[in-house]
Amino acid sequence: MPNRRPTAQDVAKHAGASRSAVSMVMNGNADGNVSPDMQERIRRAAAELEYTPHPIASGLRRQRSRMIGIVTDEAASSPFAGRMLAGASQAAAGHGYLTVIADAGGPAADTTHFIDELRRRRVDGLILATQSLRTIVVPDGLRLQPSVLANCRDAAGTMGAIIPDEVRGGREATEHLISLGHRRIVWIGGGVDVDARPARIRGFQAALAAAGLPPGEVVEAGWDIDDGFRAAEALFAPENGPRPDAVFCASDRVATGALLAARTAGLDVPGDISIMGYDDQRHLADATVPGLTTMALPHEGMGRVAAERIIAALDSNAEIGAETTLLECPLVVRGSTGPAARA
Amino acid sequence: MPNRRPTAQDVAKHAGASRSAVSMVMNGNADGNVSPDMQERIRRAAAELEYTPHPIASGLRRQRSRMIGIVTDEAASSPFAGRMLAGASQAAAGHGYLTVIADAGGPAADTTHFIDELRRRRVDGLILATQSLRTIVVPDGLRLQPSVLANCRDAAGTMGAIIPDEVRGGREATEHLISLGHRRIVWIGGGVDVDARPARIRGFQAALAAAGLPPGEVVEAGWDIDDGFRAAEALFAPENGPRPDAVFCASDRVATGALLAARTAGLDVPGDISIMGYDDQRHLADATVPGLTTMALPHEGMGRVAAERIIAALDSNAEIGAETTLLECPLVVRGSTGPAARA
DNA sequence: TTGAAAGCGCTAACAT
DNA sequence: ATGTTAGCGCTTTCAA
Repeated sequence: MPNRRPTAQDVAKHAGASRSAVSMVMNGNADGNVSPDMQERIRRAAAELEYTPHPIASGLRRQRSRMIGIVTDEAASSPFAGRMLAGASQAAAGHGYLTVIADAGGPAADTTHFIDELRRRRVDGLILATQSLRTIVVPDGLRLQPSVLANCRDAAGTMGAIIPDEVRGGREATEHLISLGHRRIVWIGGGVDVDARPARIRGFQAALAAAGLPPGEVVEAGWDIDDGFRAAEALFAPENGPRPDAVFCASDRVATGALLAARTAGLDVPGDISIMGYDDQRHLADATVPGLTTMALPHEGMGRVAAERIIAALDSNAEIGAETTLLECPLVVRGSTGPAARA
Repeated sequence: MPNRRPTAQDVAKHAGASRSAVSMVMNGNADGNVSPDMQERIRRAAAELEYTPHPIASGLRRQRSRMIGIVTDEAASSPFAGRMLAGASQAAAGHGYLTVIADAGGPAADTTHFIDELRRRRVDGLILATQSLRTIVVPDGLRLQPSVLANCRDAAGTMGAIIPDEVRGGREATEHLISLGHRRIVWIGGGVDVDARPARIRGFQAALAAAGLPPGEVVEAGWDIDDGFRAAEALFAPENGPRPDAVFCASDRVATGALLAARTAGLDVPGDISIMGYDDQRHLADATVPGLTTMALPHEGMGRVAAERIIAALDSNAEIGAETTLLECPLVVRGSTGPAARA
């Protein structure tokens, strides 16, 4: 049933060549070692038999598995996990690498065990990915072979990392709003416990300043739908003074709440007010009406770039470097933002 | 730098035994072949040298990779993908298997190529997982080694599958509502294009009938937040007659809309009305206030059971069977449902 | 230019 | 009860 596959030996016999000639041809090391017509015959024989080299055997010989391991802390609970894994998997596949995953299953779960297991399995490189952006103490095992961090940074600063450029994201989101003619933009939401918030607000204020506008108002609130609803409800109440032209929300959840508060207050979005989210959370940002304009967290990109960086190092036998790569958060324009109403 | 690891040879020398003795001890085949004290010495030597067998070498010899491949259609865009992969990864790890993933990257992308690639890599078994519940034509490659489907079923009915028991989910959700004293329960939402909807509604009506209640009203609407908002808004309007005791929503998104419609209408949830969701979509069902009571789609379970089923077949050398396993959708009680208000 | 030989590290059948 | 041997399928060095 495990239909016996042809080996290099079979191909060699079929083509009237030696096993080593087959090996060289399959690996592109044949020029200058095997005559052109022999190469051609081998290639034809391989095609005919549907021969494809046995990766385990070649891995054993080369001491390379062509596998990249990905260790995650609690991917299970994150709606974004799939995107990261898909990004890494696709990038890796493009270079003939496979991605193997190990989900540690909880925030507290120590990833060390899984890192060791993956190393035992002889992965060529390792990605340690966290669910939320933060700074971590890197387990020793990671330093023993090419590795990078995704969505987190090394407390010691000695390990390469790929993280979203939240400051730039905050700035560009604000620029989008400004370019639509909005002047009075209010920030809503985001508890103080998460690293991303201050960065986004920094970008927000920077854009405002660069446009010669006064610092933006920042309304404290949580990260969830209801937090956004409440904060926006208060903001839109006539007795609380003139309403803003636009609100920039700490997350898509907050923005969803704001969206519904606007509707409740009889405001048209984006006719009367523009609402901007952050995260591009699937099945949320694209599920509201109008859809949320938002800054996408580059999860797919983090996976892709992490894989590419490791593979580049592997394939060129170079060190991987300790730089932190900041990835742009792409602006996703849906329906919740539009031109300012007043002249 | 790839710090040379000890081999079975080293352990044998260290313990004064033969390579094969070491192999037997490490694989638990030693009893009756190696003397107890020798076994002990070998074990100690292995521990001392931190020896751990080389999986690639043993894989080559045994013609087993101890890897399970997972092919997904468009996991990237699904907020649920991570849970399935985590479930599979954890279950596999528990049996000494590794999960390798290949994301085909799109709905249309043909998974055949990825199945072949994984087979080339000699995975021992394969899981084909889809993002949304549906019936598919199984690629030939899948039939060539132990495989199961997750979240989809085989059009030909000859391949094992793990899918959520949506009928039971609909029934149990309704029973929960009935047990709280609700009598007039209305279904909201869910376009006709998705397989899950009719199943859930069937369960809904079955529970009602079993309790001796009249068939429930079904309100057409889409799957998204705004669909729920609009449908619930109409439902709660006084001019449309007495309002229901509870609404059962086709998805958490619809329920989120209903929740906000209730608030807008001045209704207390769950004091005045109970709202039930479906999916347990993270960062949504747990992000509203009150949190949504919902039926969780068993993504983690599908991953886990799929992996376990394959591994069981692999480890016992048995056929995998064509049965479809229906997985319970667990009831997740949060704050949006409560006892009926009236006596 | 070609082919033979030596392993990579392990396991399983075999002989002792 | 122990040790020896022959590969798994491949790559690479070395000799022809």
